[in-house]
Order: sequence, then C-alpha cells, then structure tokens
Amino acid sequence: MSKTSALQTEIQQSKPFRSLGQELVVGLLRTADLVRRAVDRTLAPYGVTPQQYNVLRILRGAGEAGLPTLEIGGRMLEQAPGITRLLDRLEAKGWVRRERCPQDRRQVLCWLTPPGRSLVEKLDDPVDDADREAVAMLSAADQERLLHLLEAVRAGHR
Amino acid sequence: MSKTSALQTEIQQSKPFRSLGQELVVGLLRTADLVRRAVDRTLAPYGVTPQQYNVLRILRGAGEAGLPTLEIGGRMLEQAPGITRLLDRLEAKGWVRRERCPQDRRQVLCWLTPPGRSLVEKLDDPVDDADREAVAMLSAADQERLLHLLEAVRAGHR
DNA sequence: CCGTGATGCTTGACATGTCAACTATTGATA
DNA sequence: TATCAATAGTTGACATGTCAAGCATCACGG
Repeated sequence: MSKTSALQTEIQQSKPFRSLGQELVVGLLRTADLVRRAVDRTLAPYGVTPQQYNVLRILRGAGEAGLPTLEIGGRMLEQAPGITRLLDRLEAKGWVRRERCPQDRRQVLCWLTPPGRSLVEKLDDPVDDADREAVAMLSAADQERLLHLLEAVRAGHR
Repeated sequence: MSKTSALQTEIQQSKPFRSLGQELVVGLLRTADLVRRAVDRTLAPYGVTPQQYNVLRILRGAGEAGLPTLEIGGRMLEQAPGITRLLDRLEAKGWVRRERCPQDRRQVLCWLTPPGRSLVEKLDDPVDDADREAVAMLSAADQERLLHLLEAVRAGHR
C-alpha cells in the first residue's frame, strides 16, 4: 500500500490517498478539467464559450418550435439563473431570439437566429475534431470501456 | 449505427453523436459534474467550497514551511488570479495566514492557521466517505480500470 | 369567479475561473 | 554595475455557477 500512484506525483502530494474512491474522484475531476480546456481552446477563436455553444446546439435541435428557457436548462448541467443570463448574452450577440409564449405567458421561448444557426454549423467540424483528438490516445475499445464505466457512475447518482 | 445511446436519452438529444469521441467527451464532463456536486453537498454544511477545501488540504501538507501562492496554484487546476482571490477569502475567514517572504520579496508565503488546520481535520472523514460513496456503484476492479483509463487520457494531454 | 399553491423565470449577491495588463523584485549579462 | 528579461503576484473586466427571494401567470378547488 505504500506505492506512490501517478496521480499522487501529478499533484505533488506526499500523503497517499485515503481510499481508492478518493483517488478516483480527484482523477475524474482533473481529467474532465483537462478535456474541458481542450474544448475551450477550440471554441475561443470563434468568440463562443463551451456553454454558449451547448445552448446553440440545443436550440438548433429544437428547430422552428423553439424551446422554453428551463427546457434548455434541463438539457444542460446548470440551474435556471445561469441559463437566463447565458441567453441574455447570446441574445445580445444576435445568435438567439426570445419571445414570451402567447399560450403560457410564464414561459419564454427561444430560437436560434440565422446568424446563430450558421455559427453552429461552422463549428460542427472543428468541435468534432477536437472531441476526437481529446480522447484519441485511447483505442476504440478503451473508449467504449471508459464510456460504459462513466455511464455506470452516472447511473449511481440518482 | 442507428442505435440510440443512453447518453443521448439523458440529454434528450435527437441526433446521434457524430463520433464516439464526442460522446465520450460529453459523458466525461457530465459525470465529473455530478461527482463535483456530490462533493459540494458534503462540504457546504461546513461553509467551505471544494476549492477552498482543496487549498486548505494543500497547505496542511506544506506544514510549517508554508507555500508561495503560485505553488498552491500549481497543485490545483486553476490560474494564478483565481488563487489570489481564493486566498483573500480564506484569510478573511481566518483559516489562512499570508506573509511576504523575506528571502524573495516577490513571493507571498501562505500557512494554515490553527482554526484552519482543525477545520481540515474535521473534514477528513466526511470527505473521504463522500468520495467513496460517489463511486461506490463500481466494483473495486472497475474503479481501478476507470482510474487507469482516466490516467491515460491525462497522459495524452501533454 | 376567487383565492391559493405551483410553475417559470428573473434579480441580487457572492464564489469561481479566465485573460490581459500592471507592479515589484530578482537575477543574469553585457 | 546598469540594464533587461524573467518571475511572482495583483487588479480589472467579464463569463459562469449557485442560492435565496421576488414577480407574473396558470390551474384547480371551492
């Protein structure tokens, strides 16, 4: 048990982890952060943040019908307040249009504007390339394995 | 190729992912977020955020010698400006003491205060429990597999 | 038709990240 | 020894998250 793990070396930690679970949690958070940064670098040149891109992609999927604010939030990992302000910025940049729903005036429907749509389309290839590259060090089989393990972790959180 | 993946269902996405890499990146980010929230819920009752706890733990490891600001940053996933302000808040709460280093007046050394130390110690057990629980749905063997796969991903980002 | 609770956002306040620009020091070198 | 680049941090500005409160609007029971 006194072996020094690679992750321990990475974070220059002298004490061993108290449990495998603890090491795994730290490793998961660090890995996700690295990958997030990689995606970030791809999007930055286009003036879009990952979250903004996420919303734009979700709205493209919604098509002509548009989506209420909280529906968007439901497909992301964020609470309502953040969504409102994210949409504020996207609207300010002219990529999103918002309108109060006539049927239910509590809701605010959101649509992609034509510039917003063309931006997302321009980003499809670079983003997909970046995503592939971000995990390209793993064989396809290992990618599948990782995918399933992560899914199992998520399944346990509900 | 037309099978709908579990992740696709999770985020109510109608279109299939463009690549396995893309699905893996999304899955990784979503999983990390869930785990991060679990850790967050554990720390919140103590008035500490995960990042603050992280710094306190790092400073405990440094002992009497203390650590310069950027050294702390190097062991976390954050840039320098964030560290400065994080330390500002920790100092305001009385958990951290800072002092300009006499040998190299550019550096600012940081130490845990006695209250800071006792806080970290009080948190050791709850945090370790939460970490174990966060991945408890995986067998020990699967936890090892996941750990190694994540490590391989990180190794590829350098 | 009238409350009343639930729903859908929005706002305010604060913690976290990030970048770019700026200050203070240090150290290396011409 | 007089620069001058590199190093260590801080500050300002902005995007992202989160919580708690507040405001309309809706739906339902009486």
